[in-house]
Amino acid sequence: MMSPECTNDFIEIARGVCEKAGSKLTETRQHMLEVLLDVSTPMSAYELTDHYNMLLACDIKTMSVYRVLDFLESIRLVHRLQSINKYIICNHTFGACEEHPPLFMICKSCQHIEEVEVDPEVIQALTHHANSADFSSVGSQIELYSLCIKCQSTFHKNLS
Amino acid sequence: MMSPECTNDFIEIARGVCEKAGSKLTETRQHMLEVLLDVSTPMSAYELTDHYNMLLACDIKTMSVYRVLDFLESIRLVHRLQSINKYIICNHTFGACEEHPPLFMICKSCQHIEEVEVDPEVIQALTHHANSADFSSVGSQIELYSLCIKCQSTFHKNLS
DNA sequence: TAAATTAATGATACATTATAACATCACACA
DNA sequence: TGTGTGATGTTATAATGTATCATTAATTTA
Repeated sequence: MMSPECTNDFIEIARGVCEKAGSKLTETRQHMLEVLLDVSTPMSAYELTDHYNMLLACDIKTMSVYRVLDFLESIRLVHRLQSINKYIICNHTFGACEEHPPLFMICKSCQHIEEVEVDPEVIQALTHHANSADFSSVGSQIELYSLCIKCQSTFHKNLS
Repeated sequence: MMSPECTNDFIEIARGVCEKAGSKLTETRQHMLEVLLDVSTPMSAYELTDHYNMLLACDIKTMSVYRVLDFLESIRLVHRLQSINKYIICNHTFGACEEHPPLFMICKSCQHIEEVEVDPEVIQALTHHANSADFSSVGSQIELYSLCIKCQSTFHKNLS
């Protein structure tokens, strides 16, 4: 959840990103960003549909949601977490993601997410690995699918 | 695709892994391994269902396929590629995966997969990042979702 | 050996996620 | 003023994943 002023700042930055990409921040797209700013956890396209309709008292269809999310992802205003098929807003909207890919830690049990800044040397080493397999880069983001400490200890408890 | 002798060796090793885990390599499970050995690319549960039924001239349901795959994954005989929801047989069936997580490079365009051996120091660095975000480990495998060189160059061609 | 317990599988239905296809709208611009 | 293009609306359907309950097979235990 973001304060109204920050939301406005964000929207204006987003508008700039859109225009720089030769597109526009349409009403639907802006609303989707506001919805994404309003929620704290990653959400599926269907969950976002519900939230969008709840917040804006309308009846957007998932088809449109997918389209808007695809667009916002293409200009890097949102991240799509590939491992769990959910979306979150990019909290590096000031361009940082373009320089180095973010690392997302994803808990496979409770789906808690942490975004982590990665040591450039690690990126470099991974890029090297990627190159050795005939891939040009590590990709736009790195996702590690694991267990958060909380779930890890629950898991151990259940075993004993 | 694997030669018949290698397949037999593999199955015997797999049987051992099952029994070590306190379970059995049932007929269905063995057949699924044979199907996985027969195909070269990662496949979805539904594709595997079709292949299974084709190869064995039967009518297994996806529900059963999911169950068998879940089991085989739990004892680390198959990998589930989280990014694309597909399955491949573990080609480290001699226990290597338990020591260090494998890295899968996945092409987001053609879905070509390469498995890469990761420098232990990189794992260590990533584990450190994970820990700093209150995650206990990097997880059982690392997936990088990117573009292979071939698709990358096609992509560039299409832009110009 | 018979009954009871448990692991594995079969079968059906359903929930969730994603895309195809076509119609419409709105704006830019020749 | 028409015409092309990008964005959205609408409906249908494909693809993927899970819940539930019934059945079978093997193992244990009385």
